[in-house]
Amino acid sequence: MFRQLGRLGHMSAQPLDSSEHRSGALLDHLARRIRLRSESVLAPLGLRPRHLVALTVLRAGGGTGQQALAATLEMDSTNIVGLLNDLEAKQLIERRRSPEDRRRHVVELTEDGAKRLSEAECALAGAEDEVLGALNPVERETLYELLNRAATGTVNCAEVICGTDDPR
Amino acid sequence: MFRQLGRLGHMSAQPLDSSEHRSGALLDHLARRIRLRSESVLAPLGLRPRHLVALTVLRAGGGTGQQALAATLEMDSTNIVGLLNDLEAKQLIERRRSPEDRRRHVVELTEDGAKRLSEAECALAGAEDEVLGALNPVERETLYELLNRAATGTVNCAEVICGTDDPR
DNA sequence: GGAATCGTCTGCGAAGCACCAACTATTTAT
DNA sequence: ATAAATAGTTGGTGCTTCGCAGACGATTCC
Repeated sequence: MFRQLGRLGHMSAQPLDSSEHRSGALLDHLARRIRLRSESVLAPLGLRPRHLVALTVLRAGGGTGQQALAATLEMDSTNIVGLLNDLEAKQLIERRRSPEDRRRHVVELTEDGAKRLSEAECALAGAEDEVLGALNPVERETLYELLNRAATGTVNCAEVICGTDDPR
Repeated sequence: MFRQLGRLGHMSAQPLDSSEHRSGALLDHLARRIRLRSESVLAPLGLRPRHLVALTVLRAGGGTGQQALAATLEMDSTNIVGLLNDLEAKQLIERRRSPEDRRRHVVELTEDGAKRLSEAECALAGAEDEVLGALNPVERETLYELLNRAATGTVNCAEVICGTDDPR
C-alpha cells in the first residue's frame, strides 16, 4: 500500500484522496451502451444479456448452488429460478442434486452451454467494437483482465508480483 | 503506466487475436453490483445512479444540446427531459438557450452540480471498494482511465490506426 | 419430532424505458 | 411569406425487469 503513492502524490498530501475517479458511473454508462447493442445481436441466439452474464459467471465459478449464484449475481433467488429455467430449457446448464446436501442443486454449464456462450461472445464482437472503439486491442485486453479479476473476486494475486498485495 | 502492463503480460503470448474475451457481460455484472450499492448511498443526496451517469457525462462533455445528450446516453430524448428536469430542479444543471440556434437548450453543469457530483463520488468510495476490492489502487486508476477513454469517445480514430476501420 | 435451509412457484407492485402523439418555439428552404 | 424541418416539452401507454412476500415440498440438523 505504498507503491504508487509516489506517483499519485503529485497533487496533494492526502493519502486516500487520490480519485474522485469513481468508475461507477462510467461502468454503468458503458454497460448500458453495450447491453443495448447486445440485445439485438443476442436475440437470434435466444439469449438475453442477463443470460450471458449468468453463463459467464458460471463458466468462471463452476458448479455452485443457486443461492450462491444469487449472491454472486446479487439477484433475488426467486428470480434466479426463472433465469435458470430458461437456460436449462435450452440445455445450456444442468441442475444436479448435490450428493452431500441433497437439498442443493448444483448448477453447471453444459458443453452446449459453453459452446453457445462462445458463439455469443463471438457475435458480440461488433457490438463491443462500436462501444470500445476508442481503445486499441491491447487496452481492451487489459480492460478485460481487470474486469475479470474484479468480477471473479480477489484470489489470484499470489502468482503475480504483488505477493502481499491487497492488504485488506 | 507500463508497470502493470508488463505485469499483465504474463499470460498471453499473442497480443491480439484470442479474445473471446468479451467484456460486455463482465461490465454488465460489475455495473449492476456497483449500482445496487450506489442506490442506497446516493439516496440521501437525492440522486439516483442514472443522474450520476448524466452528470458525469456532462462534466466530461460539457455544454451540449439535449438531443446530443440523448445520443450519448442512448436514451430516448423524451426521457432525457424528465432526467434533466430532476437535475435542474435541484439546480445541478442549467439549461440555457443557445445563442446561435435558439431552439437549442445548452445543458451545463452548475457549480453546485460539480460540487454535488464530487460529493457523490466521494460517498461512493465505499461502494466501489466493496466491488473492486480485488484491484489495487493502481489498477483501479488504470481501469478508470480506460473506461473514461472509452466513454468519452476519444474521437481520435483519425490519428490512430483505424482509418480503414478495424480489420477484424 | 421440530426447526432451519434450499429450491420452486405464484402473484403483486414499483421503476425504467421505449414509443406515440400533440404542441410550442425557432430555424431553414422554397 | 409560407411551408417544412428541428429542438424541446408534455402526457399517456405498455412492456420488461426486478424485489418482495407467501406458500409449498424436500431435506438436513439438533
